[in-house]
Amino acid sequence: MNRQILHVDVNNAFLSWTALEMLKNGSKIDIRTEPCIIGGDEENRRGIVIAKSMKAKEYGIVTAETIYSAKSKCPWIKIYKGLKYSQYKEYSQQLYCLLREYTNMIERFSIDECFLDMTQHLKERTLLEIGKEINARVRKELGFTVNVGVAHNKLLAKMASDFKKPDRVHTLFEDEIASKMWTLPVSELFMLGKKTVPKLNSMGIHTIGDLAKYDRYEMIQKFGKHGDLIWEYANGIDHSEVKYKKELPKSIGHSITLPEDVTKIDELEPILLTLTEHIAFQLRRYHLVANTVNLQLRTNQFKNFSHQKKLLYSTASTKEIYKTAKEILTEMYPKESPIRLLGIKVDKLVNKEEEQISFFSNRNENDSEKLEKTVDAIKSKFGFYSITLAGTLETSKDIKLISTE
DNA sequence: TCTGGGGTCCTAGGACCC
DNA sequence: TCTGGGGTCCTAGGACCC
Repeated sequence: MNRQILHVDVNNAFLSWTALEMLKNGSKIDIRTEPCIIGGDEENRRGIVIAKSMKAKEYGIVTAETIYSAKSKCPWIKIYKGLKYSQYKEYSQQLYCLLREYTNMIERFSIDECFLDMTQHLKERTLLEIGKEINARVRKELGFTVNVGVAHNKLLAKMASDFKKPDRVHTLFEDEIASKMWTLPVSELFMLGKKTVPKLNSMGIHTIGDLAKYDRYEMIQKFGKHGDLIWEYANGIDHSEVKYKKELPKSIGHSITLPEDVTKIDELEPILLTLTEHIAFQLRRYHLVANTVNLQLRTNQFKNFSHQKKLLYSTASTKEIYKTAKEILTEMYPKESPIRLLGIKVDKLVNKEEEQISFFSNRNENDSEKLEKTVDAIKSKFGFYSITLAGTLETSKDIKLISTE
């Protein structure tokens, strides 16, 4: 039986939502109508394009390129600072609430994309009619625009919503694959990135159609599982479900590009503590405990490396995670190379209730855990920066979250 | 004033066991 | 007196997504 899937994708989400917020605050211009971008903070070395307007796109500006490069493509481009991430989440939530009127089988694929499984909800109206209604209602009621992809599986719905933009509804049914999808360059296929495309090109594969007709087993031989996946995608095959149930994260990480290269390990430590505080706070909010800690460094030569270590017992304690993180840092720290980025990630997360009680751990709640609970309560009420550990006081005010896509 | 940050999944190679 | 093979677990690195 055919499934009935919609993919809803906000057009230039971060730019549109910033535009709406500016208009709300009395701005006379709608930045959606000018060549402009939302840019990261260049002074702190985060100078990349976070979002672009349609006019900016006409100059060939792409997301994640440097602002420097965007300026070279369009010297008069206007650059705006983004909103707080929490403000974007509010706009995302408005969209979600509207979509919930149609079904509860919604997967929030990212802050600006949702899949809807409408299979159970088609009575009088067709899937296309519902897609059109959603598109019109979002524009009228929420003030921004979306593309809607209409298809019988997630992959085809996602490919469809990526066709002509903005504010459009496209179908991509099985009998349209050849005419609408196979003609596209292979780089347009979901899950084909900049490393694989040149390899395919050198094999004579230039369009999605070329890939679809290529020998499947040769693809598997050359690219393993990924080869099989992209071959299936090129043929419009995707059996994955709309994951509408809330899922717990499998890893939690936090990283920061430092405003200046750091050459002394003791300058990294307070920053590491601040980053650790963040991830441990999130762990506790999810009621999860971690089993491994992973540290990432990037040198000023843009060389990345990471090291991980298993925790002796699973924990969500800032103190315990930091202890291990510091050990890893000491082990991996390269004396010769100035550090540009520092990141920490916790992995192998399990439910606190299901955690393995280790022989080594004393699972009676100790004093530091009690303290952390109190600190968490204050953070939840008054904000993350309302209270910090003594060691992070200097750094925490410098490290501001700029979250983007 | 050149290159973010948060994720998921996969792979290759080494250690170790039988 | 030559160097198995299957399995699991772990780590580092990389591709891809938004």
